[in-house]
Amino acid sequence: MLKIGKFSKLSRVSIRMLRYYDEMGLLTPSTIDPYTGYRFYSEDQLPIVGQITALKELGFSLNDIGQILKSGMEPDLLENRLRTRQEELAALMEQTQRQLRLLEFLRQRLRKDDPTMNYHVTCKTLPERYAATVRMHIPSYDREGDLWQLLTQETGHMGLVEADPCYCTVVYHDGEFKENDVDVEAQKTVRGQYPDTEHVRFRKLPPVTFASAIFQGPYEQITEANAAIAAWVQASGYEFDGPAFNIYHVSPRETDDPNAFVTEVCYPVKR
Amino acid sequence: MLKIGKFSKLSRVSIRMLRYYDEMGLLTPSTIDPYTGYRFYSEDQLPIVGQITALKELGFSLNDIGQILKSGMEPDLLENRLRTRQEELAALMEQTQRQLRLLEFLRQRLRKDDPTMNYHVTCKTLPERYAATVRMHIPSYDREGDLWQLLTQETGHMGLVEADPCYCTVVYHDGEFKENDVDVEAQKTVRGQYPDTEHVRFRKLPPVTFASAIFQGPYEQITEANAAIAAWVQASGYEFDGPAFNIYHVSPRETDDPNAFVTEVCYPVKR
DNA sequence: ACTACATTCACGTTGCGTCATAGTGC
DNA sequence: GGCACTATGACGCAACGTGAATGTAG
Repeated sequence: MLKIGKFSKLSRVSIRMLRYYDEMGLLTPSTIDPYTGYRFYSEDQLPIVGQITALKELGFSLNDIGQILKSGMEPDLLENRLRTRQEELAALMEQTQRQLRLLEFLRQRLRKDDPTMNYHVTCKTLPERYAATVRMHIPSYDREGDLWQLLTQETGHMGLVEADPCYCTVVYHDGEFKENDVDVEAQKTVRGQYPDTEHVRFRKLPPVTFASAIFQGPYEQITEANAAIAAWVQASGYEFDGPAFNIYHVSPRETDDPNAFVTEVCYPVKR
Repeated sequence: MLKIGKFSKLSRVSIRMLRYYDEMGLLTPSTIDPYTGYRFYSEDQLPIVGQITALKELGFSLNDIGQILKSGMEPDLLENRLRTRQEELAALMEQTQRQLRLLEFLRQRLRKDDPTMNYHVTCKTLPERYAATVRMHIPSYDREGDLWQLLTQETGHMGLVEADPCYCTVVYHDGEFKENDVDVEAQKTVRGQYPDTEHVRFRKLPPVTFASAIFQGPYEQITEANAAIAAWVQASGYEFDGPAFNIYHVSPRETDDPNAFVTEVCYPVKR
Protein backbone atom coordinates (compact mmCIF):
# COMPACT_ATOMS: atom_id res chain seq x y z
CA MET A 1 0.00 0.00 0.00
CA LEU A 2 1.35 3.35 -1.03
CA LYS A 3 0.31 6.83 -0.04
CA ILE A 4 -0.40 9.19 -2.86
CA GLY A 5 3.03 10.84 -2.79
CA LYS A 6 4.91 7.59 -3.20
CA PHE A 7 2.54 6.31 -5.81
CA SER A 8 2.86 9.58 -7.68
CA LYS A 9 6.63 9.19 -7.81
CA LEU A 10 6.57 5.61 -8.93
CA SER A 11 3.96 6.21 -11.57
CA ARG A 12 5.33 9.61 -12.58
CA VAL A 13 1.87 11.08 -12.44
CA SER A 14 1.38 14.22 -10.38
CA ILE A 15 -0.54 14.07 -7.13
CA ARG A 16 -2.91 16.61 -8.59
CA MET A 17 -3.76 14.32 -11.47
CA LEU A 18 -4.09 11.21 -9.31
CA ARG A 19 -6.70 13.03 -7.23
CA TYR A 20 -8.33 14.17 -10.44
CA TYR A 21 -8.43 10.62 -11.79
CA ASP A 22 -10.00 9.53 -8.52
CA GLU A 23 -12.60 12.28 -8.70
CA MET A 24 -13.61 11.36 -12.23
CA GLY A 25 -13.63 7.66 -11.43
CA LEU A 26 -10.78 6.87 -13.78
CA LEU A 27 -8.53 5.36 -11.12
CA THR A 28 -9.86 4.88 -7.60
CA PRO A 29 -7.33 4.15 -4.85
CA SER A 30 -7.75 0.61 -3.61
CA THR A 31 -8.33 1.88 -0.06
CA ILE A 32 -9.31 5.18 1.45
CA ASP A 33 -8.91 5.73 5.16
CA PRO A 34 -12.38 6.64 6.35
CA TYR A 35 -11.06 8.91 9.12
CA THR A 36 -8.34 10.86 7.42
CA GLY A 37 -9.46 10.54 3.82
CA TYR A 38 -5.93 9.45 2.89
CA ARG A 39 -5.80 7.61 -0.40
CA PHE A 40 -3.91 4.32 -0.45
CA TYR A 41 -2.86 2.76 -3.73
CA SER A 42 -1.70 -0.79 -4.17
CA GLU A 43 1.32 -1.64 -6.24
CA ASP A 44 -0.74 -3.56 -8.73
CA GLN A 45 -2.37 -0.30 -9.70
CA LEU A 46 0.89 0.77 -11.30
CA PRO A 47 0.19 -1.22 -14.47
CA ILE A 48 -3.19 0.49 -14.69
CA VAL A 49 -1.60 3.90 -14.56
CA GLY A 50 0.71 2.66 -17.29
CA GLN A 51 -2.30 1.82 -19.38
CA ILE A 52 -3.84 5.23 -18.81
CA THR A 53 -0.61 6.97 -19.67
CA ALA A 54 -0.16 4.90 -22.80
CA LEU A 55 -3.63 5.81 -24.02
CA LYS A 56 -3.00 9.44 -23.16
CA GLU A 57 0.11 9.42 -25.32
CA LEU A 58 -2.03 8.30 -28.23
CA GLY A 59 -4.00 11.47 -27.70
CA PHE A 60 -7.15 10.05 -26.16
CA SER A 61 -9.06 12.29 -23.82
CA LEU A 62 -9.44 11.23 -20.21
CA ASN A 63 -13.08 10.72 -20.95
CA ASP A 64 -12.36 8.28 -23.75
CA ILE A 65 -9.84 6.48 -21.58
CA GLY A 66 -12.43 6.14 -18.86
CA GLN A 67 -14.84 4.52 -21.27
CA ILE A 68 -12.21 2.19 -22.67
CA LEU A 69 -11.12 1.08 -19.21
CA LYS A 70 -14.66 0.64 -17.96
CA SER A 71 -15.44 -1.55 -20.92
CA GLY A 72 -12.59 -3.78 -19.81
CA MET A 73 -10.65 -3.19 -23.03
CA GLU A 74 -13.47 -4.82 -24.95
CA PRO A 75 -11.94 -5.48 -28.41
CA ASP A 76 -14.83 -4.17 -30.52
CA LEU A 77 -15.15 -0.93 -28.65
CA LEU A 78 -11.41 -0.57 -28.56
CA GLU A 79 -11.06 -1.15 -32.27
CA ASN A 80 -13.73 1.45 -32.81
CA ARG A 81 -11.96 4.05 -30.71
CA LEU A 82 -8.63 3.33 -32.29
CA ARG A 83 -10.06 3.78 -35.76
CA THR A 84 -11.86 6.96 -34.84
CA ARG A 85 -8.70 8.37 -33.36
CA GLN A 86 -6.78 7.36 -36.47
CA GLU A 87 -9.22 9.32 -38.58
CA GLU A 88 -8.93 12.34 -36.34
CA LEU A 89 -5.18 12.20 -36.57
CA ALA A 90 -5.26 11.84 -40.33
CA ALA A 91 -7.37 15.00 -40.52
CA LEU A 92 -4.98 16.74 -38.19
CA MET A 93 -2.05 15.73 -40.35
CA GLU A 94 -3.68 17.25 -43.40
CA GLN A 95 -4.41 20.48 -41.60
CA THR A 96 -0.92 20.69 -40.20
CA GLN A 97 0.58 20.00 -43.56
CA ARG A 98 -1.48 22.73 -45.15
CA GLN A 99 -0.48 25.16 -42.45
CA LEU A 100 3.14 24.27 -42.95
CA ARG A 101 2.92 24.75 -46.70
CA LEU A 102 1.22 28.09 -46.23
CA LEU A 103 3.77 29.26 -43.71
CA GLU A 104 6.57 28.38 -46.11
CA PHE A 105 4.73 30.22 -48.87
CA LEU A 106 4.24 33.30 -46.72
CA ARG A 107 7.86 33.37 -45.64
CA GLN A 108 8.92 33.28 -49.26
CA ARG A 109 6.68 36.18 -50.13
CA LEU A 110 7.94 38.01 -47.08
CA ARG A 111 11.56 37.51 -48.09
CA LYS A 112 10.85 38.75 -51.59
CA ASP A 113 9.02 41.73 -50.18
CA ASP A 114 6.11 40.67 -52.37
CA PRO A 115 3.28 43.23 -52.33
CA THR A 116 0.68 40.48 -52.55
CA MET A 117 1.66 39.88 -48.92
CA ASN A 118 -1.21 42.20 -48.15
CA TYR A 119 -3.91 39.86 -49.34
CA HIS A 120 -5.04 37.73 -46.50
CA VAL A 121 -6.58 34.61 -47.85
CA THR A 122 -8.86 32.38 -45.82
CA CYS A 123 -11.10 29.46 -46.48
CA LYS A 124 -14.83 29.93 -45.94
CA THR A 125 -18.15 28.42 -46.88
CA LEU A 126 -21.49 29.73 -47.99
CA PRO A 127 -24.61 27.71 -47.17
CA GLU A 128 -27.31 26.98 -49.69
CA ARG A 129 -29.18 30.17 -50.51
CA TYR A 130 -31.85 31.51 -52.83
CA ALA A 131 -31.05 34.23 -55.32
CA ALA A 132 -32.18 36.34 -58.23
CA THR A 133 -29.71 35.71 -61.05
CA VAL A 134 -28.92 37.19 -64.42
CA ARG A 135 -26.42 35.41 -66.67
CA MET A 136 -25.23 37.02 -69.88
CA HIS A 137 -22.36 37.52 -72.21
CA ILE A 138 -21.13 41.07 -71.92
CA PRO A 139 -18.53 42.83 -74.04
CA SER A 140 -16.09 43.44 -71.16
CA TYR A 141 -15.76 43.36 -67.40
CA ASP A 142 -16.41 47.02 -66.89
CA ARG A 143 -19.94 46.49 -68.14
CA GLU A 144 -20.94 44.40 -65.16
CA GLY A 145 -23.14 47.29 -64.15
CA ASP A 146 -25.49 46.36 -67.00
CA LEU A 147 -26.37 43.12 -65.27
CA TRP A 148 -27.32 44.84 -62.06
CA GLN A 149 -29.31 47.43 -63.96
CA LEU A 150 -31.24 44.73 -65.77
CA LEU A 151 -31.88 42.90 -62.55
CA THR A 152 -33.17 46.01 -60.84
CA GLN A 153 -35.30 46.97 -63.83
CA GLU A 154 -37.06 43.67 -64.15
CA THR A 155 -37.59 43.02 -60.46
CA GLY A 156 -38.04 46.54 -59.16
CA HIS A 157 -41.82 46.25 -59.12
CA MET A 158 -41.81 42.88 -57.32
CA GLY A 159 -40.82 44.20 -53.92
CA LEU A 160 -37.93 41.80 -53.49
CA VAL A 161 -36.99 41.12 -49.90
CA GLU A 162 -33.25 40.94 -49.45
CA ALA A 163 -31.91 37.86 -47.74
CA ASP A 164 -30.16 38.31 -44.46
CA PRO A 165 -27.27 38.50 -44.99
CA CYS A 166 -27.63 39.74 -48.55
CA TYR A 167 -24.73 38.88 -50.82
CA CYS A 168 -24.26 40.49 -54.20
CA THR A 169 -21.98 38.25 -56.19
CA VAL A 170 -20.77 37.98 -59.75
CA VAL A 171 -19.65 34.62 -61.10
CA TYR A 172 -17.14 34.39 -63.94
CA HIS A 173 -18.18 31.39 -65.95
CA ASP A 174 -15.32 31.50 -68.41
CA GLY A 175 -12.71 29.19 -67.09
CA GLU A 176 -9.85 31.20 -68.36
CA PHE A 177 -9.27 34.92 -68.44
CA LYS A 178 -10.94 36.71 -71.32
CA GLU A 179 -10.74 40.33 -72.30
CA ASN A 180 -14.09 40.57 -74.05
CA ASP A 181 -17.34 38.76 -74.61
CA VAL A 182 -17.25 37.35 -71.12
CA ASP A 183 -19.85 35.02 -69.65
CA VAL A 184 -20.84 36.42 -66.28
CA GLU A 185 -23.68 35.96 -63.83
CA ALA A 186 -24.92 38.43 -61.23
CA GLN A 187 -26.58 37.02 -58.13
CA LYS A 188 -28.41 38.71 -55.33
CA THR A 189 -29.66 36.61 -52.43
CA VAL A 190 -33.33 37.11 -51.60
CA ARG A 191 -35.91 35.77 -49.21
CA GLY A 192 -39.11 34.20 -50.51
CA GLN A 193 -40.17 32.93 -53.92
CA TYR A 194 -40.67 34.94 -57.07
CA PRO A 195 -41.53 34.19 -60.70
CA ASP A 196 -38.75 34.41 -63.27
CA THR A 197 -38.75 37.39 -65.62
CA GLU A 198 -37.33 37.68 -69.10
CA HIS A 199 -33.71 37.74 -68.01
CA VAL A 200 -33.92 37.05 -64.31
CA ARG A 201 -33.98 33.52 -62.97
CA PHE A 202 -34.68 32.77 -59.34
CA ARG A 203 -32.85 29.70 -58.17
CA LYS A 204 -31.29 27.88 -55.29
CA LEU A 205 -27.52 28.15 -55.18
CA PRO A 206 -25.66 25.14 -53.82
CA PRO A 207 -23.38 25.50 -50.80
CA VAL A 208 -19.83 26.30 -51.69
CA THR A 209 -16.41 26.24 -50.05
CA PHE A 210 -13.94 28.79 -51.27
CA ALA A 211 -10.71 30.59 -50.66
CA SER A 212 -11.19 34.33 -50.49
CA ALA A 213 -9.50 37.60 -49.75
CA ILE A 214 -11.23 40.85 -48.97
CA PHE A 215 -9.60 44.00 -50.23
CA GLN A 216 -10.38 47.64 -50.33
CA GLY A 217 -9.63 49.71 -53.40
CA PRO A 218 -10.41 50.26 -57.05
CA TYR A 219 -11.29 47.39 -59.30
CA GLU A 220 -7.99 47.62 -61.14
CA GLN A 221 -6.51 45.76 -58.20
CA ILE A 222 -8.69 42.74 -58.78
CA THR A 223 -6.20 41.16 -61.14
CA GLU A 224 -3.49 41.31 -58.51
CA ALA A 225 -5.85 39.90 -55.89
CA ASN A 226 -6.78 37.07 -58.23
CA ALA A 227 -3.14 36.18 -58.70
CA ALA A 228 -2.48 36.27 -54.98
CA ILE A 229 -5.37 33.96 -54.19
CA ALA A 230 -4.55 31.57 -56.99
CA ALA A 231 -1.00 31.30 -55.65
CA TRP A 232 -2.35 30.73 -52.14
CA VAL A 233 -4.62 27.93 -53.31
CA GLN A 234 -1.73 26.24 -55.07
CA ALA A 235 0.52 26.59 -52.05
CA SER A 236 -2.06 25.30 -49.60
CA GLY A 237 -2.66 22.14 -51.59
CA TYR A 238 -6.32 22.80 -52.23
CA GLU A 239 -7.78 22.26 -55.68
CA PHE A 240 -9.86 24.65 -57.72
CA ASP A 241 -13.44 23.58 -57.99
CA GLY A 242 -15.61 25.78 -60.16
CA PRO A 243 -15.73 29.30 -61.56
CA ALA A 244 -14.39 32.20 -59.52
CA PHE A 245 -16.69 34.89 -58.19
CA ASN A 246 -16.63 38.17 -56.36
CA ILE A 247 -18.72 39.37 -53.45
CA TYR A 248 -19.35 43.10 -53.45
CA HIS A 249 -19.47 44.47 -49.96
CA VAL A 250 -19.05 48.12 -50.95
CA SER A 251 -19.66 48.81 -54.60
CA PRO A 252 -20.40 51.78 -56.88
CA ARG A 253 -23.96 51.59 -55.65
CA GLU A 254 -22.89 52.53 -52.16
CA THR A 255 -20.11 54.99 -52.86
CA ASP A 256 -18.57 57.00 -55.65
CA ASP A 257 -15.05 56.69 -54.31
CA PRO A 258 -13.23 53.76 -55.94
CA ASN A 259 -10.80 53.72 -53.04
CA ALA A 260 -13.67 52.84 -50.75
CA PHE A 261 -14.81 49.80 -52.71
CA VAL A 262 -14.64 46.62 -50.65
CA THR A 263 -14.58 43.43 -52.64
CA GLU A 264 -14.12 39.80 -51.71
CA VAL A 265 -12.47 37.74 -54.40
CA CYS A 266 -13.39 34.06 -54.18
CA TYR A 267 -12.19 30.81 -55.70
CA PRO A 268 -14.20 27.67 -54.99
CA VAL A 269 -11.96 24.88 -53.78
CA LYS A 270 -12.17 21.19 -52.99
CA ARG A 271 -11.05 19.33 -49.86
CA MET B 1 -20.88 52.15 -41.04
CA LEU B 2 -22.22 48.81 -39.99
CA LYS B 3 -23.77 47.69 -36.77
CA ILE B 4 -22.30 44.63 -35.21
CA GLY B 5 -24.92 42.24 -36.60
CA LYS B 6 -24.35 43.25 -40.18
CA PHE B 7 -20.61 43.32 -39.79
CA SER B 8 -20.73 39.89 -38.22
CA LYS B 9 -22.55 38.49 -41.22
CA LEU B 10 -20.28 40.06 -43.77
CA SER B 11 -17.13 39.03 -41.96
CA ARG B 12 -18.51 35.64 -40.91
CA VAL B 13 -17.29 36.20 -37.39
CA SER B 14 -19.79 35.77 -34.56
CA ILE B 15 -21.05 38.77 -32.64
CA ARG B 16 -19.68 37.18 -29.52
CA MET B 17 -16.19 37.07 -30.95
CA LEU B 18 -16.34 40.59 -32.36
CA ARG B 19 -17.15 41.86 -28.88
CA TYR B 20 -14.37 39.67 -27.54
CA TYR B 21 -11.91 41.09 -30.08
CA ASP B 22 -12.97 44.56 -29.03
CA GLU B 23 -12.51 43.75 -25.37
CA MET B 24 -9.00 42.45 -25.92
CA GLY B 25 -8.08 45.33 -28.19
CA LEU B 26 -7.63 43.14 -31.24
CA LEU B 27 -10.21 44.93 -33.38
CA THR B 28 -11.84 48.08 -32.05
CA PRO B 29 -14.96 49.31 -33.87
CA SER B 30 -14.18 52.55 -35.68
CA THR B 31 -16.95 54.33 -33.77
CA ILE B 32 -18.84 53.64 -30.60
CA ASP B 33 -21.95 55.64 -29.89
CA PRO B 34 -21.26 57.29 -26.56
CA TYR B 35 -24.93 57.17 -25.51
CA THR B 36 -25.99 53.70 -26.56
CA GLY B 37 -22.64 51.99 -26.59
CA TYR B 38 -23.48 50.60 -30.02
CA ARG B 39 -20.40 49.44 -31.90
CA PHE B 40 -20.11 50.75 -35.43
CA TYR B 41 -17.69 49.12 -37.82
CA SER B 42 -16.60 50.64 -41.09
CA GLU B 43 -16.44 48.59 -44.24
CA ASP B 44 -12.70 49.02 -44.45
CA GLN B 45 -12.40 46.97 -41.30
CA LEU B 46 -13.47 43.93 -43.26
CA PRO B 47 -9.97 43.41 -44.68
CA ILE B 48 -8.61 43.56 -41.14
CA VAL B 49 -10.95 40.81 -40.01
CA GLY B 50 -9.74 38.90 -43.05
CA GLN B 51 -6.21 39.29 -41.81
CA ILE B 52 -7.12 38.11 -38.34
CA THR B 53 -8.96 35.12 -39.72
CA ALA B 54 -6.10 34.23 -42.02
CA LEU B 55 -3.64 34.25 -39.12
CA LYS B 56 -6.05 32.24 -37.04
CA GLU B 57 -6.17 29.59 -39.75
CA LEU B 58 -2.42 29.27 -39.50
CA GLY B 59 -2.98 28.37 -35.88
CA PHE B 60 -1.80 31.56 -34.20
CA SER B 61 -3.38 32.41 -30.88
CA LEU B 62 -5.39 35.60 -30.60
CA ASN B 63 -2.63 36.90 -28.41
CA ASP B 64 -0.01 36.35 -31.09
CA ILE B 65 -2.27 37.92 -33.67
CA GLY B 66 -2.70 40.97 -31.47
CA GLN B 67 1.05 41.40 -31.24
CA ILE B 68 1.53 40.91 -34.95
CA LEU B 69 -1.15 43.44 -35.81
CA LYS B 70 0.05 45.96 -33.25
CA SER B 71 3.54 45.78 -34.70
CA GLY B 72 2.01 46.79 -38.02
CA MET B 73 3.09 43.53 -39.68
CA GLU B 74 6.70 44.48 -39.08
CA PRO B 75 8.66 42.05 -41.31
CA ASP B 76 11.29 40.96 -38.78
CA LEU B 77 8.81 40.21 -36.04
CA LEU B 78 6.52 38.56 -38.53
CA GLU B 79 9.29 36.38 -39.92
CA ASN B 80 10.14 35.41 -36.39
CA ARG B 81 6.61 34.39 -35.55
CA LEU B 82 6.19 32.49 -38.77
CA ARG B 83 9.35 30.52 -38.17
CA THR B 84 8.44 29.76 -34.58
CA ARG B 85 5.04 28.54 -35.67
CA GLN B 86 6.65 26.43 -38.37
CA GLU B 87 8.80 24.74 -35.78
CA GLU B 88 5.82 24.08 -33.56
CA LEU B 89 3.98 22.55 -36.45
CA ALA B 90 6.93 20.41 -37.44
CA ALA B 91 7.03 19.02 -33.90
CA LEU B 92 3.31 18.42 -34.03
CA MET B 93 3.66 16.54 -37.30
CA GLU B 94 6.22 14.22 -35.81
CA GLN B 95 4.08 13.52 -32.80
CA THR B 96 1.03 12.92 -34.94
CA GLN B 97 2.94 10.59 -37.19
CA ARG B 98 4.16 8.59 -34.26
CA GLN B 99 0.68 8.34 -32.86
CA LEU B 100 -0.61 7.16 -36.21
CA ARG B 101 2.08 4.53 -36.49
CA LEU B 102 1.34 3.29 -33.00
CA LEU B 103 -2.38 3.16 -33.60
CA GLU B 104 -1.83 1.07 -36.70
CA PHE B 105 0.47 -1.18 -34.74
CA LEU B 106 -2.05 -1.61 -31.94
CA ARG B 107 -4.87 -2.37 -34.34
CA GLN B 108 -2.78 -5.08 -35.91
CA ARG B 109 -2.07 -6.64 -32.55
CA LEU B 110 -5.72 -6.35 -31.68
CA ARG B 111 -6.78 -8.10 -34.88
CA LYS B 112 -4.33 -10.90 -34.25
CA ASP B 113 -5.53 -11.20 -30.68
CA ASP B 114 -1.92 -10.81 -29.66
CA PRO B 115 -1.43 -11.30 -25.92
CA THR B 116 1.28 -8.63 -25.84
CA MET B 117 -1.68 -6.28 -26.22
CA ASN B 118 -1.62 -6.12 -22.47
CA TYR B 119 1.69 -4.34 -22.22
CA HIS B 120 1.10 -0.65 -22.19
CA VAL B 121 4.20 1.07 -23.35
CA THR B 122 4.89 4.74 -22.73
CA CYS B 123 7.79 7.09 -23.09
CA LYS B 124 9.25 8.60 -19.93
CA THR B 125 12.38 10.25 -18.63
CA LEU B 126 14.51 9.98 -15.56
CA PRO B 127 16.45 13.03 -14.37
CA GLU B 128 20.07 12.91 -13.36
CA ARG B 129 20.38 11.03 -10.08
CA TYR B 130 22.99 9.69 -7.68
CA ALA B 131 23.27 5.98 -7.01
CA ALA B 132 25.13 3.16 -5.38
CA THR B 133 26.08 0.76 -8.17
CA VAL B 134 27.48 -2.73 -8.46
CA ARG B 135 28.48 -4.02 -11.89
CA MET B 136 29.51 -7.63 -12.39
CA HIS B 137 29.41 -10.61 -14.64
CA ILE B 138 27.06 -13.19 -13.21
CA PRO B 139 26.46 -16.75 -14.40
CA SER B 140 22.79 -16.19 -15.25
CA TYR B 141 19.90 -13.79 -14.82
CA ASP B 142 18.40 -15.58 -11.88
CA ARG B 143 21.46 -14.68 -9.84
CA GLU B 144 20.69 -10.97 -9.87
CA GLY B 145 19.98 -11.31 -6.18
CA ASP B 146 23.73 -11.70 -5.62
CA LEU B 147 24.27 -8.12 -6.68
CA TRP B 148 21.77 -6.75 -4.23
CA GLN B 149 23.16 -8.89 -1.49
CA LEU B 150 26.66 -7.59 -2.17
CA LEU B 151 25.41 -4.03 -2.23
CA THR B 152 23.61 -4.42 1.08
CA GLN B 153 26.56 -6.18 2.66
CA GLU B 154 29.12 -3.57 1.77
CA THR B 155 27.00 -0.52 2.50
CA GLY B 156 24.87 -1.75 5.37
CA HIS B 157 27.06 -0.06 7.96
CA MET B 158 27.11 3.30 6.13
CA GLY B 159 23.54 4.30 6.91
CA LEU B 160 22.62 5.01 3.32
CA VAL B 161 19.78 7.46 2.88
CA GLU B 162 17.47 6.41 0.09
CA ALA B 163 16.78 9.00 -2.55
CA ASP B 164 13.25 10.18 -2.95
CA PRO B 165 11.98 8.60 -5.07
CA CYS B 166 14.25 5.59 -4.67
CA TYR B 167 14.63 3.50 -7.80
CA CYS B 168 16.17 0.06 -7.76
CA THR B 169 17.28 -0.70 -11.28
CA VAL B 170 19.29 -3.35 -13.04
CA VAL B 171 21.03 -2.49 -16.30
CA TYR B 172 21.80 -5.18 -18.87
CA HIS B 173 25.06 -4.17 -20.43
CA ASP B 174 25.24 -6.96 -22.96
CA GLY B 175 23.79 -5.60 -26.14
CA GLU B 176 22.32 -8.87 -27.21
CA PHE B 177 20.54 -11.54 -25.25
CA LYS B 178 22.82 -13.96 -23.42
CA GLU B 179 21.97 -17.03 -21.42
CA ASN B 180 24.97 -17.03 -19.16
CA ASP B 181 27.90 -14.94 -18.02
CA VAL B 182 25.88 -11.77 -18.29
CA ASP B 183 27.19 -8.28 -17.60
CA VAL B 184 24.70 -6.60 -15.29
CA GLU B 185 24.68 -3.59 -12.99
CA ALA B 186 22.47 -3.00 -9.99
CA GLN B 187 21.71 0.60 -9.05
CA LYS B 188 19.98 2.07 -6.06
CA THR B 189 19.44 5.81 -5.93
CA VAL B 190 20.64 7.46 -2.74
CA ARG B 191 20.88 10.92 -1.23
CA GLY B 192 24.23 12.30 -0.11
CA GLN B 193 27.82 11.29 -0.84
CA TYR B 194 29.55 8.11 0.20
CA PRO B 195 32.98 6.54 -0.35
CA ASP B 196 33.21 3.63 -2.77
CA THR B 197 33.70 0.16 -1.31
CA GLU B 198 35.31 -2.85 -2.87
CA HIS B 199 32.49 -3.58 -5.30
CA VAL B 200 30.19 -0.62 -4.85
CA ARG B 201 30.70 2.56 -6.82
CA PHE B 202 28.76 5.70 -6.06
CA ARG B 203 28.17 7.73 -9.19
CA LYS B 204 25.95 10.20 -10.94
CA LEU B 205 23.70 8.61 -13.52
CA PRO B 206 22.90 10.72 -16.56
CA PRO B 207 19.31 11.58 -17.42
CA VAL B 208 17.68 9.10 -19.73
CA THR B 209 14.62 8.90 -21.95
CA PHE B 210 13.11 5.49 -22.36
CA ALA B 211 10.14 3.46 -23.46
CA SER B 212 8.78 1.35 -20.65
CA ALA B 213 5.97 -0.95 -19.63
CA ILE B 214 5.02 -1.86 -16.10
CA PHE B 215 3.76 -5.33 -15.49
CA GLN B 216 2.80 -7.44 -12.57
CA GLY B 217 3.78 -11.07 -12.41
CA PRO B 218 6.65 -13.54 -12.20
CA TYR B 219 9.94 -12.82 -13.86
CA GLU B 220 9.37 -15.48 -16.49
CA GLN B 221 7.15 -12.91 -18.21
CA ILE B 222 10.00 -10.49 -18.66
CA THR B 223 10.99 -12.00 -21.98
CA GLU B 224 7.54 -11.43 -23.36
CA ALA B 225 7.50 -7.88 -22.03
CA ASN B 226 10.86 -7.24 -23.64
CA ALA B 227 9.58 -8.40 -26.98
CA ALA B 228 6.46 -6.26 -26.68
CA ILE B 229 8.42 -3.13 -25.90
CA ALA B 230 10.97 -3.74 -28.60
CA ALA B 231 8.16 -4.06 -31.14
CA TRP B 232 6.57 -0.88 -29.82
CA VAL B 233 9.80 1.05 -30.19
CA GLN B 234 10.17 -0.13 -33.76
CA ALA B 235 6.59 0.75 -34.59
CA SER B 236 6.75 4.19 -33.05
CA GLY B 237 9.81 5.18 -35.02
CA TYR B 238 12.04 5.78 -32.02
CA GLU B 239 15.56 4.42 -31.99
CA PHE B 240 17.22 2.34 -29.32
CA ASP B 241 19.84 4.24 -27.39
CA GLY B 242 21.73 2.26 -24.81
CA PRO B 243 21.38 -0.90 -22.74
CA ALA B 244 17.98 -1.94 -21.45
CA PHE B 245 17.19 -1.93 -17.76
CA ASN B 246 14.48 -2.87 -15.31
CA ILE B 247 13.03 -0.89 -12.42
CA TYR B 248 11.86 -3.05 -9.55
CA HIS B 249 8.82 -1.60 -7.87
CA VAL B 250 7.84 -4.75 -6.02
CA SER B 251 10.56 -7.37 -5.86
CA PRO B 252 11.41 -10.47 -3.84
CA ARG B 253 12.56 -8.15 -1.09
CA GLU B 254 9.03 -6.88 -0.57
CA THR B 255 7.03 -10.04 -1.16
CA ASP B 256 7.40 -13.77 -1.57
CA ASP B 257 4.59 -14.06 -4.07
CA PRO B 258 5.99 -13.96 -7.61
CA ASN B 259 2.53 -12.97 -8.87
CA ALA B 260 2.80 -9.76 -6.88
CA PHE B 261 6.10 -8.64 -8.39
CA VAL B 262 5.80 -5.31 -10.17
CA THR B 263 8.51 -4.60 -12.69
CA GLU B 264 9.06 -1.84 -15.17
CA VAL B 265 10.95 -2.92 -18.27
CA CYS B 266 12.79 -0.04 -19.93
CA TYR B 267 14.55 0.59 -23.22
CA PRO B 268 16.41 3.86 -23.62
CA VAL B 269 15.43 5.60 -26.85
CA LYS B 270 16.47 8.57 -28.92
CA ARG B 271 14.32 11.35 -30.39
C1' DA C 1 -44.77 45.70 -29.80
C1' DC C 2 -40.84 43.72 -31.69
C1' DT C 3 -36.12 43.38 -33.10
C1' DA C 4 -31.41 44.39 -32.62
C1' DC C 5 -28.35 46.04 -29.78
C1' DA C 6 -26.04 47.00 -25.19
C1' DT C 7 -24.01 45.24 -20.53
C1' DT C 8 -22.60 41.95 -16.94
C1' DC C 9 -22.37 37.61 -14.96
C1' DA C 10 -21.79 33.11 -15.43
C1' DC C 11 -20.96 28.10 -16.69
C1' DG C 12 -18.95 24.31 -19.53
C1' DT C 13 -15.09 22.50 -22.10
C1' DT C 14 -9.73 20.04 -21.21
C1' DG C 15 -5.68 18.91 -18.54
C1' DC C 16 -3.44 20.23 -15.76
C1' DG C 17 -0.21 23.84 -12.29
C1' DT C 18 -0.49 26.34 -8.26
C1' DC C 19 -1.84 28.21 -4.01
C1' DA C 20 -4.43 28.54 0.43
C1' DT C 21 -5.93 26.51 4.57
C1' DA C 22 -6.39 23.00 7.66
C1' DG C 23 -5.86 18.31 9.48
C1' DT C 24 -2.44 13.96 10.12
C1' DG C 25 1.59 11.11 11.14
C1' DC C 26 6.05 10.32 12.92
C1' DG D 1 6.40 20.47 18.86
C1' DG D 2 7.83 20.67 14.25
C1' DC D 3 8.16 19.09 9.62
C1' DA D 4 6.54 16.44 5.89
C1' DC D 5 2.58 14.77 4.09
C1' DT D 6 -2.33 14.73 3.09
C1' DA D 7 -7.01 16.65 2.32
C1' DT D 8 -10.30 19.87 0.03
C1' DG D 9 -11.37 23.77 -2.62
C1' DA D 10 -10.67 27.25 -5.78
C1' DC D 11 -8.36 30.16 -9.49
C1' DG D 12 -6.08 30.46 -14.04
C1' DC D 13 -5.17 29.36 -18.81
C1' DA D 14 -7.41 29.45 -24.30
C1' DA D 15 -10.93 30.29 -27.22
C1' DC D 16 -14.78 30.30 -27.50
C1' DG D 17 -20.45 28.76 -27.31
C1' DT D 18 -24.30 29.53 -24.75
C1' DG D 19 -27.35 31.38 -21.77
C1' DA D 20 -29.86 34.72 -18.48
C1' DA D 21 -31.03 39.07 -16.84
C1' DT D 22 -32.03 43.78 -17.72
C1' DG D 23 -32.04 47.97 -20.14
C1' DT D 24 -32.56 50.93 -24.46
C1' DA D 25 -32.92 52.60 -29.59
C1' DG D 26 -35.58 52.64 -33.75
